[in-house]
Amino acid sequence: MIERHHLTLIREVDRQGSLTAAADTLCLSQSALSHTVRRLEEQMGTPVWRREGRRLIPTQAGRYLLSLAERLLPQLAHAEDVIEQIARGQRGTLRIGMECHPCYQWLLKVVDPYLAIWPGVDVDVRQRFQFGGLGALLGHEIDVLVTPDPVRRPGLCYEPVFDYEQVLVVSNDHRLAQRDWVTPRDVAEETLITYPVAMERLDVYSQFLMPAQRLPRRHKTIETTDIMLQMVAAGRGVAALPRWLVNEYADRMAIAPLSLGSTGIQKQIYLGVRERDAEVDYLKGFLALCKSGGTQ
Amino acid sequence: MIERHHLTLIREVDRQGSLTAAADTLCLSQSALSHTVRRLEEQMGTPVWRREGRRLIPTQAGRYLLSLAERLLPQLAHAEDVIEQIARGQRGTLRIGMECHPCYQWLLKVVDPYLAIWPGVDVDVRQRFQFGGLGALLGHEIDVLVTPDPVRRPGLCYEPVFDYEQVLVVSNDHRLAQRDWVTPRDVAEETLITYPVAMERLDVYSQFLMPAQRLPRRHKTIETTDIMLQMVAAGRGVAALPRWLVNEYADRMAIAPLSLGSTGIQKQIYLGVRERDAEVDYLKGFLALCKSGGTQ
DNA sequence: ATAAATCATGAAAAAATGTCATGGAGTCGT
DNA sequence: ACGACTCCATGACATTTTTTCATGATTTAT
Repeated sequence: MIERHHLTLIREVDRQGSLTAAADTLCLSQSALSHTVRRLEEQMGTPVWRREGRRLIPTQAGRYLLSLAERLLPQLAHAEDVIEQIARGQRGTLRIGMECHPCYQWLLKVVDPYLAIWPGVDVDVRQRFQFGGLGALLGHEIDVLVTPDPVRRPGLCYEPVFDYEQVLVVSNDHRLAQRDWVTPRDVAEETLITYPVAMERLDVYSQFLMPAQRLPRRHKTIETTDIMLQMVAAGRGVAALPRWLVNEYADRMAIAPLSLGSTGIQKQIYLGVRERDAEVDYLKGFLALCKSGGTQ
Repeated sequence: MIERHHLTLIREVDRQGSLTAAADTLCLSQSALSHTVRRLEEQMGTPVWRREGRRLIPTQAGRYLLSLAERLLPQLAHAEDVIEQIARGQRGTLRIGMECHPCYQWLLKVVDPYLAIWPGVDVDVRQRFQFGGLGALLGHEIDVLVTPDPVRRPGLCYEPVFDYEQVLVVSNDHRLAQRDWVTPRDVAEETLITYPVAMERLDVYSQFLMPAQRLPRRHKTIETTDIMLQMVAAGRGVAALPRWLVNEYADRMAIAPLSLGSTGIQKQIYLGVRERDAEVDYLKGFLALCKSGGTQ
């Protein structure tokens, strides 16, 4: 077995030019190195150096091991740096899980300043979970769950970080465009465009259409927000999105937001974390940043 | 210090899901693993796993080490394969040294099939040596010396691999072109073109002109065989080359080979190797291929 | 030729790694 | 809810590995 120690040794002998000098640098006796080298050579079945007089000249195998050492040892050294930083709580990977598309739009605005404040922390955003976002959080697949739907579980805690209203988006010259709010019956005559996710996870359905026992005339799914809104602007359908998101597009596109029902659908985005992670500083930092609004 | 052993262990625990199972796979006692883990964690200052009930859940550090393990361990495993092949003489770099230009032409025909038979072996051809080809061989600068001049030394052995006749090449419409062989006096009236090497290494001189105390009318040097023969074909001079080499060009160029003297100059190419390398598989393979003629 | 430096080696000491025995704690099935 | 089972932790002890010390053989430099 080629051990790290062997590689260290081989590299040092190459640098110092002799066993004795290398032993010195490594704070070992010359004898120790000699023994170790002999064991390694016996084990591998091939010498690492050819002994020419009292000089050591690398063999095939020696040259190969040397290149291996030059490649792997720095990686190990770096790994130790990283571990040390992790040990001091200054570094890690913040794995954020998301279940809703609007969350993603919001998250984008938060991640940027976060990366600036925590230069030692990487952010990883994941969106597909075998056992759902909750399962991913409990299973340590992610560290934070961004969700509009805080399912309480022992060991977990949620923090609301963002309020928004879910609205209907229609083209500016749509027959409903001048209205302030719409009824389920209004929507039932439209083509509804949504992200491609299960119906129960769409608020228009679960909180608006289903209670009134209505369905849209047609239902299309589109992956991306931009295309979705282009379709809406072209009068090819209506969509349900957060009001703030619609407003961002409104100056570039001929679209208008309408409340769903007279009171509108009020939503919140929550961050869920494991209670045990409460002391992880870069996670706390993320929660704090989110609550403060991210961009301020 | 993160050792290979630690990475192996971490990877196995991840694969098996428990210390006990990993210990089993690694042929160690559960206790041994537990001890090692504790030592590692103490040393790093951070746990690798968080103990949740009796389950082990990787921490930041643990996940990082795991990814490190998945990256480095395969490289080490591969390195061991390579070393084993080197040890068995099935892999390495065959450093071939050459002293004569015709040798090079011949070598090209041998190297190609050799590379096909020994996929693990790289071939490196060297032509300039500070202390001559012999010195390079003795000084382990090269592994094989291709030479027409086998200088015996203790520790070295030579094998003849190729016989050829050194001939004079003249243009088809040269005044000598109809002759079977030429005398030193004939050549003394010509412009002789040779490779740019010391005179004593040119057989036309050492074995033909010098013994007869003749010199050519003029002496030009040219690096490449192609240009040399174009010059000859154009009637701008004569050259001395192996007969087989001239024959290869003869169908494309207006040139003719003539023996040097009534009996011709008979030459052999030898391969010189260090006796100690006799067991190296890929070297033996090279010698065998050369003796068999290479292309058959 | 002599001195200094280098690597190899055997024996012994020191350190590390491993095993055994055991205990506590979570998990599962009834 | 209880017992059987499984899993991890730990201390004492054993084994293995690594290191040192003392020394020798050989090469290089003066």
